[in-house]
Amino acid sequence: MTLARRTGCPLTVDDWVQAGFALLSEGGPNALRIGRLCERLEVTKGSFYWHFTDMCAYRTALSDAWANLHDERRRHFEFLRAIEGRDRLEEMVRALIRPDHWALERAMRIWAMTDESIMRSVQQSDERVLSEVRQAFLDCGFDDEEAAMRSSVLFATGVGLLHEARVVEETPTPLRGQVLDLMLRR
Amino acid sequence: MTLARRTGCPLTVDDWVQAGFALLSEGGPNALRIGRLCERLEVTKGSFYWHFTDMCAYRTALSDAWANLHDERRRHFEFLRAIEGRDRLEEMVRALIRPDHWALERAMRIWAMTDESIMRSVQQSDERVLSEVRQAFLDCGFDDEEAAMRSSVLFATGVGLLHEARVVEETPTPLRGQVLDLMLRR
DNA sequence: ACCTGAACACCGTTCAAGT
DNA sequence: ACCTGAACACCGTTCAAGT
Repeated sequence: MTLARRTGCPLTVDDWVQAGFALLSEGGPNALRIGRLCERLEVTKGSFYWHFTDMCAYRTALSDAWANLHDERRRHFEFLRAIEGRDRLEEMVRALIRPDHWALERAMRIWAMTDESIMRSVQQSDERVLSEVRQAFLDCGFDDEEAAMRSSVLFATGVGLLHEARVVEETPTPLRGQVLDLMLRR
Repeated sequence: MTLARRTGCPLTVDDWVQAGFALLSEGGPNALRIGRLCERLEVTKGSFYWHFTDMCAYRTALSDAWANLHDERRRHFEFLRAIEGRDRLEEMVRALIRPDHWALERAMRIWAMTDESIMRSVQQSDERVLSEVRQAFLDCGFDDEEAAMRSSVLFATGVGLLHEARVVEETPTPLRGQVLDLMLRR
């Protein structure tokens, strides 16, 4: 994670966004407070309100930036189309459950549950990912209906596992394999 | 939902708890504010602080009360043991995804994600439910390992669907059937 | 025992004033 | 253009005082 720090030069919108991602990753949605952002960036609250009209506008900036991060994942998934059926799904599940920005991913999903606009942004990204997963099932030879159902279940399982997070760090590899075996059974 | 209202007589702890459940169901964790509770019960904040030492203690009272509600569900599941394999799982999934107190259930799970102590309470209830689901798979003839894996996936799917909530009201019956068919495939 | 009412700290927001 | 500093409303918390 990038450490956004004050260095004398004026702040950019991206400085505020990066600081926000850091707070979200470290402490979840409730840690995202204007006061803490200002501490981190070593400015006063007035500075925040010069860059953003209010907290709501800042949220929008954050979810836009997050959507851009997700475009990278989508491109990664498109790239995966070269890989054959099961291996491709396995790689997808790995990416779904433990992405590069795991803590941020989780914080955004938690945040979405109490914030309509964040929710919309997350759902939009999810739909793209889900359609790639469905495509993978189609390529494995399932018909439309089966592919739709199985991809929905696999995706919901991933989200469920992400939230349960009994073992926060990593879902054990054997479980990932078993889940896939089950999802691919005819 | 019970409407807790002031009637002249002194308030009980349960009055505060019921008012809290109502706020949680209507507006989620962020709607649970002392000020709103007092409006609802037509008292001032000092009254709250006579019944509870602080917000943290009130949280504990709420999650205890919620755990008691869940004991009813567990008893319902134990009662279901009389039913044979697949029908029993179907009834369980219905109860998992659309319980009597759907909005409260969802609010508690969302709340748990930003509150350690609520999280522990939810996990404790979940473990009991999960072990009943695992038992159902065992009774369907799966061995220990398979039953553990399939019950985990089915439960995670339920949680995932509960959170996605694209269609908030109800998961369509055919999907529920398809998911079960998949989970029971050998 | 049960509650009021006033006080204080904290946080989001506004805005006139500074460089 | 970019930021400070003081002000205000809102909310969690405390506590002396009331019945």
